[in-house]
Amino acid sequence: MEFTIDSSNRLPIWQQLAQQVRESIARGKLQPGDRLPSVRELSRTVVVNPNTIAKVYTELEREGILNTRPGLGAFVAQPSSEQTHKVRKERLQEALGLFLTEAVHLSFTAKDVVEIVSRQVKQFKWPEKKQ
Amino acid sequence: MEFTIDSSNRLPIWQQLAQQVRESIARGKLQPGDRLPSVRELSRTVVVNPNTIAKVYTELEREGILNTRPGLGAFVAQPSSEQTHKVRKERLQEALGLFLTEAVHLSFTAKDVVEIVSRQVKQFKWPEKKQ
Amino acid sequence: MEFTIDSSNRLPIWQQLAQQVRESIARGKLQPGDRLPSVRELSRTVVVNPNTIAKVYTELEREGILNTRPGLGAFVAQPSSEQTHKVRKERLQEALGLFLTEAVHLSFTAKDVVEIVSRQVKQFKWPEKKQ
Amino acid sequence: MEFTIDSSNRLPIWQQLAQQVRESIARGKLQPGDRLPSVRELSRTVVVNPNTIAKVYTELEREGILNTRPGLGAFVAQPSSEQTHKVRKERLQEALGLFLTEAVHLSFTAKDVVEIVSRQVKQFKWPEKKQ
DNA sequence: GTGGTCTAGACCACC
DNA sequence: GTGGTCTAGACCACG
Repeated sequence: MEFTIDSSNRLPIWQQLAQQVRESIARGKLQPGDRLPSVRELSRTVVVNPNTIAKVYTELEREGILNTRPGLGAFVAQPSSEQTHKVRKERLQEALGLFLTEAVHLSFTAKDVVEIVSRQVKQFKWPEKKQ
Repeated sequence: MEFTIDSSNRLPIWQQLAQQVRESIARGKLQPGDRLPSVRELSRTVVVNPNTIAKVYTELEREGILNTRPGLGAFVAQPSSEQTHKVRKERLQEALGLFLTEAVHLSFTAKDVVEIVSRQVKQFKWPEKKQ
Repeated sequence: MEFTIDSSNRLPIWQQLAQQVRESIARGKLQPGDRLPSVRELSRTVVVNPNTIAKVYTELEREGILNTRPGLGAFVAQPSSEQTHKVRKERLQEALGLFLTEAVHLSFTAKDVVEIVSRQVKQFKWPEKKQ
Repeated sequence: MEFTIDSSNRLPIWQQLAQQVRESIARGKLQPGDRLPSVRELSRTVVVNPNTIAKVYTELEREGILNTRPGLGAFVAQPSSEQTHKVRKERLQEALGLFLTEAVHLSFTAKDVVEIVSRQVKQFKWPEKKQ
């Protein structure tokens, strides 16, 4: 796993890193049970204070995406969704609104978008039907 | 146009409002040439500091989405994309990555997502082909 | 609201304070919309580093119990439960297991416990039926 | 007795195991005089460092819940409550506060809670009246 | 004024 | 070794 921080990005470092972990998991590059680099190790490689990395892992653990254990490290958790269908649907709609708004303002056409979505979807690791 | 602020949303108020304007334009609810409420008017209706509204308009003008003419108000600009194809593609990919990552973590399936995208796409106002 | 920290308690300061906020809300001493003391103010009154207080508020916001906004402060959120019935039931069972185990080891009788629960329940502020 | 550790649980392993012993005794699955698995045996079955198991037994002996006899093993102690009524009452109140706070935030109603407590109470093994 | 981010550095609990 | 807590202090964004 390679993590990078873009200092020109307005997003805080810890959120940039958290998003990279989320996306790596969603793409299947990180699998459930995989161990992430230790706080100290990652803090050295991306040249960031260890506390900042700890914040990333703390946040992801609260999201249920990681399990961390003192003495062992941080591990990708088994996927699960504890939220109600209603909430999940709302969140998806909101995220989709963001994406499509961006697409329109970038002057893509509906056809472009559906096409690129259909293609990119295959790059992600989706849950089994009856999880 | 109705603008609302969600106090449970972590996004700053000015970013929430800016996104609502962007999305309204993308959905065709606001058309090029339409006039937006004045800073003072909008600051009263959504009960927000006028400086915050001013910041919204400034940001959207910077993005080329609005034109503000002193004394007249703020107007929706003609759509245009000054950016290169490469930059536009990158931005879209990034936005799509965000969306699909969220979808995976919300435990939706690829089929769900393609379906919902295909449906929602129709709610937006896309540019003509050879603009 | 009075907050206290017990330095002989093994629980970290931030968790002690978080639990006091949760319980104050559950007992109706803090109502939705109420403003909590500012980070700096509370850090002075309980004589703790401001970062530690910030951690308390961050955690409670992630639990959906507080809304915090730079420039305004931290506020008690509207109650809501985004979790599925299954998860909520599991969490309740687990918490109940802890309580009853403690009660047995403290040599209370079943009758004592049911009685004290029935009495104490009235001290809390429960959601309306059809929330 | 089966002991399990939940890696998604934030509690340290030794506390998870200690709680399972406490609860097994409170439910009557372990009776006074029963012998617990040896440190080495248990450390193999739950795949945990022997030091961790030793810590569990040490803690439970400190609480007066187990008696460990070197060379023989660890045994469930006779129930006893050396504490004053006042202290016991306080501890129970505190544990109950935790439970009811959790229940409120999980959006259960007072009726739900009293009902579930009345039902679950029967699953535990309570002391005789005038012990 | 408010909360949020980040650094630096100390100390502790876990395994 | 691992992550977690807490302090001290600087700087930024929000409203």
